[in-house]
Amino acid sequence: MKSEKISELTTNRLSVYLRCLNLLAAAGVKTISSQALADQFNLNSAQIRKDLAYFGEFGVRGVGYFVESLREHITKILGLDAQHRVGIIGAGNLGQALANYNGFAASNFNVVAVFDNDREKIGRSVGESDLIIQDVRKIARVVRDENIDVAVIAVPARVAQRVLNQIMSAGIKAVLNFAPVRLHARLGVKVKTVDLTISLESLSYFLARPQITCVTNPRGILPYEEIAQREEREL
Amino acid sequence: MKSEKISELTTNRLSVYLRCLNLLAAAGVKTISSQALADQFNLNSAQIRKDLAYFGEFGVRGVGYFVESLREHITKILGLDAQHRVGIIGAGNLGQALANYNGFAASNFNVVAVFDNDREKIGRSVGESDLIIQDVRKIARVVRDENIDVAVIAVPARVAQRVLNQIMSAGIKAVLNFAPVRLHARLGVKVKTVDLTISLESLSYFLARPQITCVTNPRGILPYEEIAQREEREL
DNA sequence: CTCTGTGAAGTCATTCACAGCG
DNA sequence: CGCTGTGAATGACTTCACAGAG
Repeated sequence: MKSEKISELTTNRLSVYLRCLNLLAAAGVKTISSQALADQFNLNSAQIRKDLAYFGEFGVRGVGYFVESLREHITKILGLDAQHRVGIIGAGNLGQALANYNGFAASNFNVVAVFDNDREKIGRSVGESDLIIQDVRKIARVVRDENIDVAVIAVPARVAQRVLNQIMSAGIKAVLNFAPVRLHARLGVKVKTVDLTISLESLSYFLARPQITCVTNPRGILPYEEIAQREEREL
Repeated sequence: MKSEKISELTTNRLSVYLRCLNLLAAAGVKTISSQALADQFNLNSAQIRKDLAYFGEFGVRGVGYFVESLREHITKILGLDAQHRVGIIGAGNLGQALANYNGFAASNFNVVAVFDNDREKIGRSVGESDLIIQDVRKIARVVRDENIDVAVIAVPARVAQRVLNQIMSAGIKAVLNFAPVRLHARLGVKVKTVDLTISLESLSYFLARPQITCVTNPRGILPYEEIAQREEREL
């Protein structure tokens, strides 16, 4: 156990490990070695041991890690034992989709408010949920009354910085930003940007290159694992 | 100009530069130095010069870069001069929101098809658009007929790998995945995953330890800067 | 003997610093 | 001069490899 600064790459991997451990626990698996865990996501086992060692000595030599116990440790490390209350700013397509997104709840995040500045939208409910779209000018009060600690920015790029400023004034310290701009945050405020434009353009770059990968794969088809091609009904 | 392998970190930054250059061009700015560009996103100017130098010598010593010319170069490098045709698999909240998302068009991506396996949804249109939700079993034919070259996976995690397998069989080489799982792709297929769970849990980690707020982000996201706190009305 | 925890080595990315062109 | 392009230096992250615990 050390008290260095932890890289975000490490904490991101902890999320991945946790997800896997939850599945293993549900499947009744009791212990798992770093090697077995690493095989699940083609990672190096030393990486996993190092990531975990930043936070304590959770393993047992000769055995591995106890699934249930490690699961609890990582949950606590990531702060997922506490509830988080989320406010979404921007009730456009994306904002409303996120308000109904189930993935939040799985990590103990509850969407408790949705805001917009469009008079047409204010007062309406979000999809089939019982969330009512509120006036964005009331953010500060709602943040206080509802104990919101996480904000999601789902507004057009040109107004995202202004929205962030308001959110920061309201005392919010953690922000998930979907607007494709680099936002300037005050110290002590964490902004995590999900930039779909960059992701798309990265795919475009890939498509624009003649595939070097085929050189290593002369026979054309060589999957990492056998691909079942049966018709699939379920989505 | 070299012909090394280019890191994805570099191409991601090219997207950022391009966005900025588009704004500069619209504002009538003719030239810009790497330093001035770097200031826009608190990056190091040498980084920008290096990123660009991988692809050619675009600058003029003593002057900087010509905005319009550099804009065209990067557009071409990223393959954004060619149209891309996108199919979205999964017409849930997220899939439908993405189908209506304007950000695609800005990068020359056109959403031309949306698929689902739910009989209730098939045949209906997506929001107010003229896209009709199609049966997921027809993916292969639609991909061919519509010349789709990019797929978006917006289905639950447990079926994402099966969907990817179908997509790959249909010959698609570039995939944007929103399901929170690590997918196994065949060689020559690029999968870019946007994992909201990881982003959220990373915020949770941050909130769980206010004392480490000053930790610098490893791979260059934003530092501090004074923030205007004026009340803002507009969203 | 197995598997963790960890220093040391290796790999990759960013920043420095300066020669040299316009 | 000012600013690019780039080798050399630094820093960050990953992997190796092994001592030592169980």
